[in-house]
Amino acid sequence: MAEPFDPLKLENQLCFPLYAASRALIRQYHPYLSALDLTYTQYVAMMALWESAPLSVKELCQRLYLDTGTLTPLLKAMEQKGLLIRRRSETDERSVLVSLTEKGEALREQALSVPAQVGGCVRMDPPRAQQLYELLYELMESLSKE
Amino acid sequence: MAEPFDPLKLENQLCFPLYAASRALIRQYHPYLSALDLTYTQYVAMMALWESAPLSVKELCQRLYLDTGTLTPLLKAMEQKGLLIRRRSETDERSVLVSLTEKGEALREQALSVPAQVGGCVRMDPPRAQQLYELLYELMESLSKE
DNA sequence: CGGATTTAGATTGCATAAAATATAGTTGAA
DNA sequence: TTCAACTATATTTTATGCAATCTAAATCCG
Repeated sequence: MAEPFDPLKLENQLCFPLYAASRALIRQYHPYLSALDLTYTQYVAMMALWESAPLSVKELCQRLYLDTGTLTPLLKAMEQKGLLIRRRSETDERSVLVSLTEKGEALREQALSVPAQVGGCVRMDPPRAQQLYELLYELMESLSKE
Repeated sequence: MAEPFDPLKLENQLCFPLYAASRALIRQYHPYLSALDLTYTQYVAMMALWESAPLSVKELCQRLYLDTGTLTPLLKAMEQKGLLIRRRSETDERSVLVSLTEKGEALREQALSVPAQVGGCVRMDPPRAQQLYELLYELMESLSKE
């Protein structure tokens, strides 16, 4: 009495829980990040910059898997807030270099506690979380193959 | 010589690959869905409706993990396209019931091949994909706990 | 019964995403 | 050297997400 497999059932899709889980986890960041006056995407951009500023817009796009249509307005807004500075590269005028201001650097101290605070909401075995992490990178790898 | 653990490194975040993988996978749907004149979110809404229309807006919100701010305009646009009909419930005037038109039902036939087409892009062991699927639901469960 | 509370949707405001298109700057080959 | 091809950003357009707020309908309850 096997049910006929329905390829269009929501519960048979990988994309569905992937998307839903992603939004649910990001939502957890909201209260902590709004205390820092950052949105989630801005926070991720800051993480990339804290790690290795200055970066060109292109490098930032690659690290965050985002395109300029998303990042350009985001970076402009963050520049307005005084977190970073955008300037054309002197050696290649096509390229825009993004560097942090003191204020941007300083914000890092306040952001240090965010991962632990959000981590506290994820009631999942650390090894399971680790495995999830690995499978996600595996999925991304598999998609970028061609 | 252990590196000091940096809680703000991108590669130490679960949220980061989750978000990136989600967008990357959804991007795979684009060519197949635009052939059906559907966006990804519209496609997901249609899957819920093909499975069990009619549904109230509230039920649809719950199944898709989306809120009315997202769904109301989406459903209006789909009604304009002739895929579905929205009408107030007669027994409870607060509630709006969404049902499919013949055109909406018929679209299902053309959508049947989409999962396999996208699945062909995911070069991942089926058991690993299955495990990823389970971990994602586990994560969502863990987040909704409180 | 009638006000207080709850519930289902709709609306508004802000912040992304990403495809498509445009533009300025760079570079390699004839 | 020059110009066609390429590259790095920016802009435009379309479509979400979701918090916050509002409205009308249904319920609760003293």
